[in-house]
Amino acid sequence: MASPRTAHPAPATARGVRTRDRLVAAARVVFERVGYLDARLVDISKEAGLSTGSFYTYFPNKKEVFAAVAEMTQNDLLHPGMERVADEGDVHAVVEASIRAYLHACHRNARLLAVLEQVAHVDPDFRELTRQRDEEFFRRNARSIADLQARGLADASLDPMLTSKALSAMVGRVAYGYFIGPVTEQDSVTMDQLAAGLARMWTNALRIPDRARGR
Amino acid sequence: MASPRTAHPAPATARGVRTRDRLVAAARVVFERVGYLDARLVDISKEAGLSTGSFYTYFPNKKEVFAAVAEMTQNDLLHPGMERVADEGDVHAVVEASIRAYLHACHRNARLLAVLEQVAHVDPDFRELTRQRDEEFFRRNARSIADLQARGLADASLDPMLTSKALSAMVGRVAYGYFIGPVTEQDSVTMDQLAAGLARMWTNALRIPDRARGR
Amino acid sequence: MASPRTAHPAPATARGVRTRDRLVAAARVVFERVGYLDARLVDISKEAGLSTGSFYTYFPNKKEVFAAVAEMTQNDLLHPGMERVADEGDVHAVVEASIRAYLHACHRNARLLAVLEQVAHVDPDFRELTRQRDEEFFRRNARSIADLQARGLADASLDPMLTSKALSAMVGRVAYGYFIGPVTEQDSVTMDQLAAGLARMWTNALRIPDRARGR
Amino acid sequence: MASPRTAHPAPATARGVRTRDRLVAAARVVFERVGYLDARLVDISKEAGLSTGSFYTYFPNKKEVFAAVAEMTQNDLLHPGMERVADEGDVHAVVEASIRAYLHACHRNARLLAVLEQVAHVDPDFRELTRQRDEEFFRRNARSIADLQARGLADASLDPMLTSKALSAMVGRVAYGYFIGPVTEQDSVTMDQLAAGLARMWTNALRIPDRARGR
DNA sequence: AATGAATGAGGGTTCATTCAT
DNA sequence: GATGAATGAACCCTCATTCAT
Repeated sequence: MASPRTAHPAPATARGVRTRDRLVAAARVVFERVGYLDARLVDISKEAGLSTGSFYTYFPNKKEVFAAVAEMTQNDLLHPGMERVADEGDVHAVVEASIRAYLHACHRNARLLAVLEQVAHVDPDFRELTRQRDEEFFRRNARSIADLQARGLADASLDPMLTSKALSAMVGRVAYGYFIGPVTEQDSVTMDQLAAGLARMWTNALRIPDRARGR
Repeated sequence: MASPRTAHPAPATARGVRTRDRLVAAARVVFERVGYLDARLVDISKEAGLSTGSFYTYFPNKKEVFAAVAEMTQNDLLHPGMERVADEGDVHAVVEASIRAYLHACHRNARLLAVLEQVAHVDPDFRELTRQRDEEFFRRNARSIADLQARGLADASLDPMLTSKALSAMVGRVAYGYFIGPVTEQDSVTMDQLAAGLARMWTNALRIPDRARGR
Repeated sequence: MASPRTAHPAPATARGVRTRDRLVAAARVVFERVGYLDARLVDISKEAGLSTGSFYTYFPNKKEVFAAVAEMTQNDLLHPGMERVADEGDVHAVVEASIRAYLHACHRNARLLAVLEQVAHVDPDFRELTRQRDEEFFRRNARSIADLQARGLADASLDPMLTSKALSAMVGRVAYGYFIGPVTEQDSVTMDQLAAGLARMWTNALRIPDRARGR
Repeated sequence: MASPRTAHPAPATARGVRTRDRLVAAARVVFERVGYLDARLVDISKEAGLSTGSFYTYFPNKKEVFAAVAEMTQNDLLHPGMERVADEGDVHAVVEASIRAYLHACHRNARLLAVLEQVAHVDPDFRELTRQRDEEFFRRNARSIADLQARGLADASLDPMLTSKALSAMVGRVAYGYFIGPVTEQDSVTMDQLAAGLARMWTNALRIPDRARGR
């Protein structure tokens, strides 16, 4: 990007830091309320109890505040804080637990994820950002698939990376449909049932043998 | 929608029909070039070799032209024209063929599908439109899954609708990633390899027995 | 006015005359429906069952059709067709009868009069037109006031022209308020009561003696 | 009215107040010069020495500035500041004085009143506004007529409200004709002569006896 | 640091009028 | 004569960004 007319260094004073935080919080509120495109800087500033001009003390433009807001969410998604699983050897249980953790993270960040999705379809830079997040998931899951194959627990004929992409996408999209898309039947299925169903498809797809499924 | 000040009847003359077609074609070109949001009506008119005002003879606004453009694509996706399969009893072959057909349709409409996705994330009406298209896929696939279960060929413990959603989403997203997302590795895998991989995961997930897989 | 690019002679054929009449009638309908400013030539043409272009065969622009429509009304107002009065010597009765006739004419043309008023406040040429109509009333009434003064029946200290203007305006405005302005109490008073009241004020103002009032 | 996307609060700073005032003044100038319909917001802004956008800092649209401008005038008309009358018991003198005051107010605001009239014939909301002003006059005068009747000084057979409407309209219209309509003979009669004539007709119409006329 | 007024480019839309068929 | 498509000037309004205080 071109060098900005005004630099935007981290705030020097403690008060400055607090003000900046207020702006980020306000931005999140506004973005969740009206989406990225319809969010006006005036609204964000007002929500933060600041004037228009002050916004520019902390951020050069809308994009940058959004980046700040988005980062919070990205982290929560990538490290959702999974519960412990009793038997580490029970592949199915592990898969289900991590899917469940992911679903919960989506649920927590539903509104903002919707906005992120919008932004990704509007601004190439953010498209790249989400792509990287996805990539991270793909790599991670590909690694564990390859691992299972190595241990003779998964269909060796599957390409790990393609499989990872497909299954990750599957979980991601279903989650999106349930928590973020238009509210429809989402209540007819509990999050646990969802996790169970997805986990079963995941392990089926990999042809995980029943003996490694805690049966 | 409120009734517009100016009606927009179908063109009365052959010339009118031609012009309208030119406009739709021009719109498609512009949308594919710069996306929905950045497309200006002036650009579309100019691309069609018309003046600004002429646009309004045929469409009340950007949304409506886009709807006209989108419809063409939607139809192609829903009825991609699948090749014949030698053995109708070979479930895997059937699945693979229809996935391949879908992938080809995506490939044909790649640029526009990307725009559709953008629009769906920006305008609720189009969100609804894409939702309906997805729904159609879900229903269709759920029916065939239930059918396979009834014939004892698919894991009976799977919920047909959830499974359909998950697998449809899987195929849809992977296709999107390959043809529409940022151009990356998409050439390292051929469309046929992709179809093969996805089909395998699909049948694996349903636990289709090998005897119904033409092996 | 500048010489028009296309002349607009009276239609040559009988069919032409009929078409022109249809246009005028349609214009009246549209003007009464939406007023002058909001009337679009397309609407008028359509209402007449013609195409936009055809309009210009008969009128050079909106103003001219309106002039044609307005003329009809102007005549009705100026020559409302008054009933016979039993005793020509009863000044009050004569005044009341002509006021009543005027009120009826207003009532008949209410919608269009409202539009005329609008137009008079928007286009100087039509302002002049209404002014001339008013002037005609003023002169006419001034003459009859002067006549009454000459016969010793009216307050001789009144200036005939000023008095005429004032009283004519009085009747005109009250009529406007009752028939054309926003519909309010207009039903609580019958047109005859209105005529009676106005006539009384008119003769009072002129100090017509009771002996010339049929008492 | 629907809540606007942008609020328009009273200016927060002294400078803001000054600018707003400048804008109102400029609007008045432009409205008086070209009328309501032909006034373009750009003109108003430019007249105020501001850019287009600045207009919207203070008003959401043309209508609202006009409302601001109109209010000033309305007040002046309703409270024209009447001179003292020597003998309060001299009904004629009182009537004449208040008519004179009204005429002066009209004279002061002539150009703008013409525009107000135009606007009232174009926008229902302003029609209502002027209607309310008229109503106020009607009520006020009706009260004083009823009062005179109660004191045996006015023709008891007259309906106070109808009479008030008629006489108020008479004065209003004559004033309009002299100061606001097309400039014609308005100089041949002085404002005082006009007031005298109208007052005489007013008291004549009510049949105020000579003894209550200071004779 | 904060404020809020000022800027102005940019896009959508309307509709009287013209013109080729 | 009739048709209806084509034109394009004209105006409104938004809002990210700058700037004087």
